[in-house]
Amino acid sequence: MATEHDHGTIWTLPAPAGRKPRYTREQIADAALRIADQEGFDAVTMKRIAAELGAGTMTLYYYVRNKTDVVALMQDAILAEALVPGEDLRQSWRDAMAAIARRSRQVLMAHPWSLSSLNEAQFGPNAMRHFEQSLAAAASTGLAAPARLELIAVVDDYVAGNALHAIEALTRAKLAEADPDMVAAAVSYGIAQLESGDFPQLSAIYAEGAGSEEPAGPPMTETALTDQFERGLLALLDGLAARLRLS
Amino acid sequence: MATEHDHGTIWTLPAPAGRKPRYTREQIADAALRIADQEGFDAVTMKRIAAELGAGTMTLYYYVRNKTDVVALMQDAILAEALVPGEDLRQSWRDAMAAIARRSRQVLMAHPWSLSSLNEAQFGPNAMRHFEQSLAAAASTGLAAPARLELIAVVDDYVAGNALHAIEALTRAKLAEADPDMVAAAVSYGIAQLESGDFPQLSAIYAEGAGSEEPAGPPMTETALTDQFERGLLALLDGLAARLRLS
DNA sequence: GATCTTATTCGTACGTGATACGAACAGAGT
DNA sequence: ACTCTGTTCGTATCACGTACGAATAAGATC
Repeated sequence: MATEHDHGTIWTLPAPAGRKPRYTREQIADAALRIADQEGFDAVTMKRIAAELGAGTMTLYYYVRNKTDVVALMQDAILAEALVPGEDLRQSWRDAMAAIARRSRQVLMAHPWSLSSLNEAQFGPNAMRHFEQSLAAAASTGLAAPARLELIAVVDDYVAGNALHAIEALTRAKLAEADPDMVAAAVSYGIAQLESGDFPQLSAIYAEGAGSEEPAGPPMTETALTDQFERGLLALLDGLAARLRLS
Repeated sequence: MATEHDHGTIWTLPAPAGRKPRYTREQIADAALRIADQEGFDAVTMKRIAAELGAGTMTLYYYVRNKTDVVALMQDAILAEALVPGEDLRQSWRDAMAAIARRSRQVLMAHPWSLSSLNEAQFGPNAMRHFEQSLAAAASTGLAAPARLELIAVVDDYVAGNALHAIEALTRAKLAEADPDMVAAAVSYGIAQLESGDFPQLSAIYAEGAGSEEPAGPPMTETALTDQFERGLLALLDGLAARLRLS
């Protein structure tokens, strides 16, 4: 009874194109994207988006059914950025997939909210293009379809997980430099825990790092994280190539 | 001016333990966890948690500073479930890390909200224990500390990403069986896109799958996803072992 | 045991967000 | 000029997080 016109995704619903709409879904998505990038995802509110467009809040509901539709639009807009230039796909499957992986990660990290706001992400047009590119990259493996899909999925898993963790790390680092007291508190708490004796491994690492200047933790700079990603990616591709008997 | 008592994480703030508090942070976390698992993360509201405990809404704020504290408590409670029995750590580094990875994934998937709700996740006591276990697993590699950390991080990336995607897939599958119309709409939309000719790879896959009974998409059952995870994990470990010159 | 202190509980109020509803407005076809 | 209905948006409702301060009661002091 509640949700009758609630069917499907925005992609299946025709956008208003009749007489003379003042806006388009693209404009809405762009406005939302702009706000998210500049002021954070939480700042993306229907009112704020409307204001950005110079429209009344409720006007947006003529173009979308609800806010999750807007988010879907945003997600898909991002995926457009994740597309690689066609030349990259004509390399070996390994280089092509690596190129896609690198670019995807870049885009994800450029929009930190993208991964944390993925309520059942819709499969929009740019998602299809992105997927098509991955298939093209994997085409030269000569693998059967299921294996090809699996290859893509596994690499995607790694990319998403790495982006997620990298975003977390960088966010934390940013917060930390804004509020040094917090770091101090966290560190002293950690040390106190270590002294319980329940963390021999951690204690060893901490003691080891005490000599050098490094803060004895995982790397926190963007380049360090990217280098780590790169090494992991290559290792993963190695392993997959071997298991799938690829050259 | 705004946030002066806002320092640090809950872990650094002492829990009320003076005269006779009627509740504990653990009870609050448990109640919240129960609600999240049964009714979804969105159902976890301060009022709802309080009701679950038979307390007034604002009572919670005596134990916690804000809702993100509650979420941090929930995250840490989950990590307790992710700890593996000690025996698992005394195997080869490969088996030990695989055991941790498998268990972590299980737990993440058992609480689908955990990954989508990670505003800068706090590093609580169980996070430390979890990390300690990973370090113990990686200890027998004989690698230097940085390499050990990287090994753990890369595997964790894959685990998180896979769990994320698996959760998405299963959620979508669940929604789909509840509303078959949506699937039909999505499929017809997809086919229409294919006919534009812009998706040769996808079209090929679709045509190939048209003969068999499979819906020509990525696997959607939990066991299929778990099997895929397993194969990817082994491949990743292969690749890492080779790159790090481990046996 | 009566009284006091303050730890602990919680009712009320405010600000914000999503969005249902329906009125106001305007462009196109007659 | 008039009508039809596509398009815009003001108002109202409900849910949420939480600031503030009042109400309550546990334990210390006498």
